[in-house]
Formats: sequence, structure tokens, C-alpha cells
Amino acid sequence: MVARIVEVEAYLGENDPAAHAAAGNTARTSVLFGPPGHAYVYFIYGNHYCLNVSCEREGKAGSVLFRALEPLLGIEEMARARDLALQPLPDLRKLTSGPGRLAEAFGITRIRDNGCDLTSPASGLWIGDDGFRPGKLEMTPRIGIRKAADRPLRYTIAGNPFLSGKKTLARD
DNA sequence: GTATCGATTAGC
DNA sequence: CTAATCGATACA
Repeated sequence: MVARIVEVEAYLGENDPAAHAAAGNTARTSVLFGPPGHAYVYFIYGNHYCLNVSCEREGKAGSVLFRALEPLLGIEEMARARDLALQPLPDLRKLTSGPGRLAEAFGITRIRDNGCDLTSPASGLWIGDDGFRPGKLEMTPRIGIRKAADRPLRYTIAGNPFLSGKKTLARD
């Protein structure tokens, strides 16, 4: 399966009240304090996994949350993982437009993928560069948080149809 | 040990 | 708008 990253949010580490790292280096957040480029997977609301990549050098927390993807390859497999019918025509946005959704589409769990090296193609899950360069980017406040909700740390590809949120889903 | 809540989603 | 649902965290 392959998908393009179209929406992310930055979490700044121990000084960011909205970041899990604000609670310090615990069993849950240890990956955030490890070397960069590794997967931080957490379980939320008793229902969903979400995927981050650690960004700062070892010892310093800081991460990027993947909030939405544009499916490119393996759409059938993603639909199966999301338990959505592929016929007659699936709404592709339902596959990966949201942090919990994209994790489910890729079968990401904390047990399997937490700590995974996202910089290595040898990993089952990794980030690559296919040469695509987005056009205009937009910065908006982060979604779904209660603390530090005003900081514009959400980055999206302007106008991309696969962005998360009911607003984008309701369009067309 | 118990109480509370959350970087969400689906359904009414 | 609310329910679902459970691990991490705060507190006694």
C-alpha cells in the first residue's frame, strides 16, 4: 500500500501542553525521546491508533502526527482493512482522511509498529520521496485538542480533497 | 486501589 | 449532538 501525506500536525515536545511528551519520558512516550525517524503509535479513546514520527535528536521530544493521506496504491486492501465496500464506488476519502482512519487502513497497531524505523525501506512501514512537490501549503490550528489549541501547527496541502474533517467529507 | 479523560470516529 | 471503549495518568 502506498499513500501520499497531505496533512500533518507538529507536536513540539515537553514544552507543548498538547503533546504527549509533556508528561515526560514514560513507557508510553519513550519513542518520542529516542532517535528521529521512528514511529510513535498511541491508542486513543479506547478505539483508535494514531501514527507519529519522532523528529528531534535523541533525548529531545518532538514529533509530527499524520492526519490524512491520499491513497495511491493498494486501495482495495485499505478498503478491506477499513471494512468498507469497494463496490460500486467507494468514497476514497473515508479510507485515510483522519488519523484514526489512516492507521486502520494501514493496519497500524502499537504492538506491531511502535518504534519502527520509518526511514528504512526494510521496515514494513516507511516514508519515501517520490519526487512529488506540493503546491500551496496552509497552516491552521491543530484539531481535536483542548490544550494550546490556538497554535497554527497543522500543515495541509491547500485544496487537497483528502484532508480530514467533516467539512471536506461533506463537499461535492 | 479508584477516577478521570483523551492528538477520534460513527451514528443519531 | 452523544456513545463507544480502554490505556495512561493523577490522586488517595
